[in-house]
Amino acid sequence: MKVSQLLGERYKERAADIESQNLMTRGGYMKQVGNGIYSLLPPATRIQRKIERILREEMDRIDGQEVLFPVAMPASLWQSSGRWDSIGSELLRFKDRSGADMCLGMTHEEAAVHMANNIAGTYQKYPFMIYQIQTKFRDEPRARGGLIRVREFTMKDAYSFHTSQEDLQKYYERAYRAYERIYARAGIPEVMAVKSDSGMMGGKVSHEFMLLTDIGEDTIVLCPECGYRANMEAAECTVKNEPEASLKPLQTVFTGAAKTIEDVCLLLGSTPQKSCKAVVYQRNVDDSFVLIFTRGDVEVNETKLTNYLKTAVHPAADLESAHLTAGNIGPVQLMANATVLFDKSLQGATNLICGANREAYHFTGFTPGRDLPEETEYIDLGKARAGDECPQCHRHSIRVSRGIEVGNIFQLGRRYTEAMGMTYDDENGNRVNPIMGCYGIGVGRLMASVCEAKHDQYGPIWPITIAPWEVEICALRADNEEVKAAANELYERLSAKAETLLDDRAVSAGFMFSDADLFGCPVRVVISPKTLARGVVELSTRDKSVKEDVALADAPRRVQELIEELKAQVMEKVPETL
RNA sequence: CGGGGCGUAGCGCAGUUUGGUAGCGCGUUUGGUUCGGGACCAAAAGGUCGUGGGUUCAAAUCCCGUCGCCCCGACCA
Repeated sequence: MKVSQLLGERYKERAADIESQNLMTRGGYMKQVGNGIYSLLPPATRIQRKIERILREEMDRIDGQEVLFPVAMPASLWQSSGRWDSIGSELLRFKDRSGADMCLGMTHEEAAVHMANNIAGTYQKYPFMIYQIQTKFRDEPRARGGLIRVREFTMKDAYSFHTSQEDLQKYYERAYRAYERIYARAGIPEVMAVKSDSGMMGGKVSHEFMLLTDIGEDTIVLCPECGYRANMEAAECTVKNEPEASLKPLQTVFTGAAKTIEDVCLLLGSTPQKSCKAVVYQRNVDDSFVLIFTRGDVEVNETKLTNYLKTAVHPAADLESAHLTAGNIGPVQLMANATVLFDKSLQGATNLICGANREAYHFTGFTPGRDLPEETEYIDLGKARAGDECPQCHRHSIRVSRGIEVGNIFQLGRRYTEAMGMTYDDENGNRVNPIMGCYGIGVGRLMASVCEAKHDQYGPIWPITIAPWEVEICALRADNEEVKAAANELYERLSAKAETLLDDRAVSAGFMFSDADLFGCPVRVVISPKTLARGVVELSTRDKSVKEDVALADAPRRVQELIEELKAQVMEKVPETL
């Protein structure tokens, strides 16, 4: 490809909050069409094709069979699993010309079961996995961050079917390994799997593959000592209470206008750790109240709460209708019209400050083990925090980081096959529902994540395996006949061996180099009147690890060598297939 | 869905408070001089001021509606 013919412009200045978005917009990779909707220009399309190729190879390697599900589906398919009603406005619904309800696919469990149903009626067909690479539409309430979070995107989604939990687990391990290979091959081996909450997908075991970066939307809890990793939504809160010998009596104290934990503690010379905090939510379905007591320094993890209640909640709006005194809510002498829950952080705590359920008063000396009924249940509803004890190795080494979810794998179980009546005949002639797993990777998000992880101030540094072109020739002074001829000849020779981009424009060196930085090709060849006078070209890598002069005649061979070296560097980090 | 901001040339923006003939920088085209990290000179092209209505002699500017985009929150396989 010649830059003079390439569609798309590079821009000098463009501001975006996220560096990958900034660089990919400036570099002419993509153009926004609407909120969370993008067109990809040739460079990004080439990257996308290469990522898709890696995905296909790795899915085929674990015995996947590529298929294609529809984008637009009739409501009846989604009604058959119950998700037509359980999923909110994220599912884009519309009517066809006859007035029938339709939707755009945001994930394809239903379509996968529909496809596999009746054609896998005997245990002898199992296990099998089908996958597709296709457009999804999710009507996100808020798209952001360029390709990181969009409404329409290309996704590789895979669905496996099994006759036993053991078989699913075995396959799950293989898929896990395939994912590690995919990220390593895409040039970001640092992606790590974390245990996660499975959300709307249902199922028990699931992992999210995370790229740690400050711009990530997910929060990850990890222990550098033992390797424990979990999504904040799934991470155990491990705060413990030191036993105290002397228990003080429960005592009412006047606290006046002090309402917040901080104010009350300041007033009484205590700390949040020695207090008990009330957090109030309402169930989305009927606005009924849920009251959670935690230790003052522990935050409520809403995902855990939602999972425990099996229904979504929102922070409470109007406390008075639940007979609650905002700022003075406490677990003793409580007359609330609400579900009351106690967080594990209160277990074993002693001599706490808590609300007295009266305007301007609090209690001191609250000891849950003594002052609450014996049958009180303590539930893990708290958020893990940096410095907490690791639930695995028990050192106080927990760290909290931000991350981008670049893929996930779930053990779905029978949720969909049961709901949709998919069965097979087992060895004994019994009709049973198969067990499913599902495995997703967003292609555009992966591309943007690589850019996020691999760039400098001038542009992306694409790994050789997904770079839009492997090598770019910068022909300085392309108006010079000698340069032009030499560059064209080199271009012809290189093109036979590598994906080559030739910048043949008669623009200044700075302009050309800046564009080349934005293209991010791993290998660069500079040819100019100066280099030609010495009979050489300048050869360098985008990551600056190599910079050398090579005789013009040797350039194609040396470029090819460099490309092979760069590929080998990537492949070194790729684990063996399971 | 709640709060805030913004829609003016391909891109980035000024002009709006106080109504009076549409501006700047970058980019683009042409000619010339330069040219190894976003050069310079000269000339030129390019805009229904998001959109609909209203007020007015006169609206980018004031009023009402509407659409779109961005940010914060709610939400999220």
